[in-house]
Amino acid sequence: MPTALEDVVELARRRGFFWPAYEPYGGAAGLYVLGNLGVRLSAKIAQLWREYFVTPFNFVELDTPNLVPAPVLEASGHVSNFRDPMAECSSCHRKYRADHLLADAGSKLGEGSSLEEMEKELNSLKVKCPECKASQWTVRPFLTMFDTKLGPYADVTAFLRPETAQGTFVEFKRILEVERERMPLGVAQIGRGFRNEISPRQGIIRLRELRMMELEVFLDPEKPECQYLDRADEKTTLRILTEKARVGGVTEPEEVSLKEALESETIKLEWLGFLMLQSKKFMLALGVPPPSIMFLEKLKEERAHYSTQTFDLEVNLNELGWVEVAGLAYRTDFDLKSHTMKTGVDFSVSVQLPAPIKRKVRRWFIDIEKLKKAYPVEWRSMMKEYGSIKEREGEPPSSLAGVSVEPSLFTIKETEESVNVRKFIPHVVEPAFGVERLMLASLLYAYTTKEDRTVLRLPVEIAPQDVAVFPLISKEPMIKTAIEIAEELRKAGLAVFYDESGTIGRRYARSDEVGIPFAVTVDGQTEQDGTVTLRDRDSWTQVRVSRIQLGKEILNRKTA
RNA sequence: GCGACGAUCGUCCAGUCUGGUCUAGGACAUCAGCCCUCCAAGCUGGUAACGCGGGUUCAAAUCCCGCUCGUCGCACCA
Repeated sequence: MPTALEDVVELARRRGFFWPAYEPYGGAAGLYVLGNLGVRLSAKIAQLWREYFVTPFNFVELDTPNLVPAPVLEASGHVSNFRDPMAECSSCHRKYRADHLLADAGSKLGEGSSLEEMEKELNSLKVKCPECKASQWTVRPFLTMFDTKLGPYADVTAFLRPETAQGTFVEFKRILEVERERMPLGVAQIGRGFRNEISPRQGIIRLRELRMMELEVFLDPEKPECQYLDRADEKTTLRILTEKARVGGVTEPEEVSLKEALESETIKLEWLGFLMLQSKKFMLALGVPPPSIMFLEKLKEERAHYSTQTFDLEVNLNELGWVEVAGLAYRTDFDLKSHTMKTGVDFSVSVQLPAPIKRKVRRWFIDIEKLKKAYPVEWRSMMKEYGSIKEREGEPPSSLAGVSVEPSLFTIKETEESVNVRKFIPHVVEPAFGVERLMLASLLYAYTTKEDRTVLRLPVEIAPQDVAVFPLISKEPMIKTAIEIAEELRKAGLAVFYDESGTIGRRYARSDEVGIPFAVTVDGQTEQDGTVTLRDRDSWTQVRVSRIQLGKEILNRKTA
């Protein structure tokens, strides 16, 4: 008895949603192809995602390169954090996680230690290779990002991006300018991410190249309130398994309203909570039922290096268990700060204060003429150091370039200055979805059988095709009329599936199987009165509709 | 990457132990045609597979070795 998952995977291949890539060459783990229906489904899911995360808030979209020069990902911490220490046995060349070998050997060194330290420790403790019992090791990093070179010069390293977010962060300044410094500002990116997974598994669940939908919401940390909170109805609750509960051994999530979760500080930021609620609504729209949705708070050691609070959005996929379909992370100002440190580019935002703040400032200046007289030889090198001092508030320095300086060589000026702006580095909240996992989830929850036939009850908004058109029997003039109607509906902007092979029952079965919500059949009566039957995928009930009204009627039902 | 198990038409299964009769068989799906006035009906015909590489042998789907891919556990993550 095949499971629903197996049926869906088989259906996906047979009808062209997705299948493993490069099969003629024996396949390549972690790489998948989207066929025609898969392309349509993923496009519909992306469109629906926009309706939940982008358009209602007037957020913007961005598309940055997949290739990222190394320094960008060095700054973001990915180069040092997206790697595992790999110990290789010098005699049999088998590879292990170095920190795991050390832990087994009782060493104090662990994940935080340097590669050199770990290699030394492994060799000095004479840790034996679990396979061949040799004890000579080399420790190398295993980078879970794909690296490559830009152009012909070996020193210009680049990576395929592990997430779209860094592209967004790096471009933040320009986007901010284009958007005239609106805050909060959401910047969405739908694109591919690449991860050299040690072991890609479970079909489309763990991929080496995946489609991501990420939103970065930039906020003023002093105004972290979410102005859309009133849109959050209290009926939609969140099922949360908190870090505290998990540490305490609890395995069942708690069901709370967003308001309660924020009041109890279970969720540390309004925006994070609001996006969690949007995420839940998005999952409901994809056809996942409420009991199969929960948020799992990540433990400190599970969180990515950039995050202070993270919830995984998990969906129960039966035989696959709870599968993470999104990560919602409060990244604070980690990323923008990191890029500022690396580049010196100021990623801060200025906001005008309601009233300027006046303050008295004491600044010191050196008297050059006096200095020249006092130090006829050394004054040049002293001035060089003086010129490099940016802050001239407070007390003047007692020495310059190693030469002590009399306070009398400085003049003090007192001025009143007014500060008109407040500068801050925005904080970032990020929901990040994996498209392939969403496709699988929606297919699994849409999968039903009716009278031994498969019916994919995909929500109308994400069904890859809108309407099927058939002649009742494959004979003229029904074929001709059906083809005409198919053309008319295509012109009306609908995705039409036309089929005349087999018998009518078989054709309905074929269209049910890929979730086409409506089927139009041309029969004998069509010739006489210009009406056709319009059949509903889920109820199999039919009504007669005039051919002229057809396009309108289907569009009406779609939006109903 | 490690360990365990596995790999035959699109799918499921037969054949492998005991090498030859396998030019690899069946069912379902698919394609062409016939039939067909509402839910995978029937008939005829077709397409379609021994994962890859090497070895043993007169002879390999079948025995041996390596690799690849898959499933599951460990680890990693959307």
